[in-house]
Amino acid sequence: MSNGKGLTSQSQDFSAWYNEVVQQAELASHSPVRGCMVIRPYGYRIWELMQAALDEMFKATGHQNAYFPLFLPKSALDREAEHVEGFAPETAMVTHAGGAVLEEPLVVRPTSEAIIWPIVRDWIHSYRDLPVLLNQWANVVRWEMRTRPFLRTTEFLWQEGHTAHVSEEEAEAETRRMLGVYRTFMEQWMAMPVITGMQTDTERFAGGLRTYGCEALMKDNKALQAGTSHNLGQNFARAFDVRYQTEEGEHTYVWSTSWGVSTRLVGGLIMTHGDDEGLIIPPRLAPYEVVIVPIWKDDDQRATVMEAGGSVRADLEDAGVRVHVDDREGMNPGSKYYDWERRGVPLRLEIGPRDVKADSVMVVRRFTPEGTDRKTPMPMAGVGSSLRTMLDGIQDELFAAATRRRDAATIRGVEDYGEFQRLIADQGGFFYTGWCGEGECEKKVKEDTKATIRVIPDEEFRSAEVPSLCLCGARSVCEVVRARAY
RNA sequence: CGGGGCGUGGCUCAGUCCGGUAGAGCGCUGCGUUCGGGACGCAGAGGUCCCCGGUUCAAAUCCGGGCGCCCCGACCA
Repeated sequence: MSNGKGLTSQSQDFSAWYNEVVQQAELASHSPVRGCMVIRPYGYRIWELMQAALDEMFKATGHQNAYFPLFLPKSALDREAEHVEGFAPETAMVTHAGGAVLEEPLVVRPTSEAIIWPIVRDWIHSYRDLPVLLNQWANVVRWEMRTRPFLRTTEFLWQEGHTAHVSEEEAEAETRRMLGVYRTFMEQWMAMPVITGMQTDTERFAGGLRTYGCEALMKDNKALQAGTSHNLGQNFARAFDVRYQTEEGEHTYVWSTSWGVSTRLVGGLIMTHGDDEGLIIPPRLAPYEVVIVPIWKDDDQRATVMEAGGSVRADLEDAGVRVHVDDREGMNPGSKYYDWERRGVPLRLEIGPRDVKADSVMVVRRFTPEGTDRKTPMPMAGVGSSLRTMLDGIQDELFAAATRRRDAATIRGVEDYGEFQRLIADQGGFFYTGWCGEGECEKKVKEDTKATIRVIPDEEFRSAEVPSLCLCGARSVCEVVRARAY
């Protein structure tokens, strides 16, 4: 990879392919500290576009942004027994500061429940103060054993929603509503199909009541948990004494929720759409939806071509398209083609003297499903709206292709354990099976096959007929989706 | 925390076994020729060889100690 030309193929070594794409597309690089990554401008722009879309959706559902501190007193984290137990192994702690040993160590937030609720409790007095609908964009730290760029890093960026409600029903509705927001975002912006549903007890958020999640299937047929939404019940309200006065004058605990998605989504995006040529970014999240590559031989041609490129750019910008003109000198067009293909830009426009003369541009697609032409000439007039339409089409095609791929790797109704073990080892993918409801059984299957229960699917994803038997042979109580996961 | 690998110019690495003037390719800078799918010529810049100690006339290389990172597994968004 020394010259940046080759890329390990996905079939040869998916993990190597992933690392090389991250590096070559200039999404991120390693930092001096183990497990931490530098998000480079091109990668950060993708995250910014994700943030912008999500933030708008949060605001539209009535949430307000706020910011709570990075540090929390260790004693605060300790307040909720299960919560502290769940996060203790992966917390980083500050014991020294200002040249002295601190009286009380500070925990670097692994999540912010323990700092938010002791503060927000003072904002809540009456049922009239509810619901409280907060969100914060922040970094968190979880000391993980094994890290991978975007998918699992020691420090990562995310948003965490935190809400408080008057009733369990309202909290549950909020939990489900935000799961729906995530699903919409993943499908419509990321073009990444997901299965939503409830997590089993082993995957439940430490200290929460119920956890729901969005599960996506990557191109190597491994599952990725792309977002989670937790109904926390009254556990945190009790731990942090968050109460309100009801209409009837009683004092009672609030019902709270939390929900989050992280920079992990960038990893999901890479592994949902990328191919052996590199990254493929859906238009809605592409830093550049269109890159213009001007072609010239001499200064006269350069001037002509750049002028045409400039007006095409203006036309595209007017049509609301993010566009970039690659006017780098001393690099020939072919090199630029490869460069932008590796970076996943949906459309490339080639504009040379011949095109200017013909009043047209050459449009080249990054993503070409069966039956589509890679290159097509297009009249320069009206190029803005033509390409806007084309980009919208590509967005849909990517989602359709990803959904087809996911469905092709989905197997339903397996009851025989031997067959399951064979299939999961040979091809991976999503397996809809029965489950007896026992944690011990879930654990054994994981030990045998590395496959976990990703989710108890919501009704719309369930099979017409739920298998009557669990893999262990016992009667199943529900259908679950199993997979090997990141 | 186990197992493996690695630390040498911005990047990928050779050189280490067998001590003797620090190298290659790519990238970078300048000039010129190129430019419709990964260009070429000429000139040039760029290094505490991870750190500390030891052996030696002499250490990237040998010895001792340390640190760090990556990859593969057990835990996790």
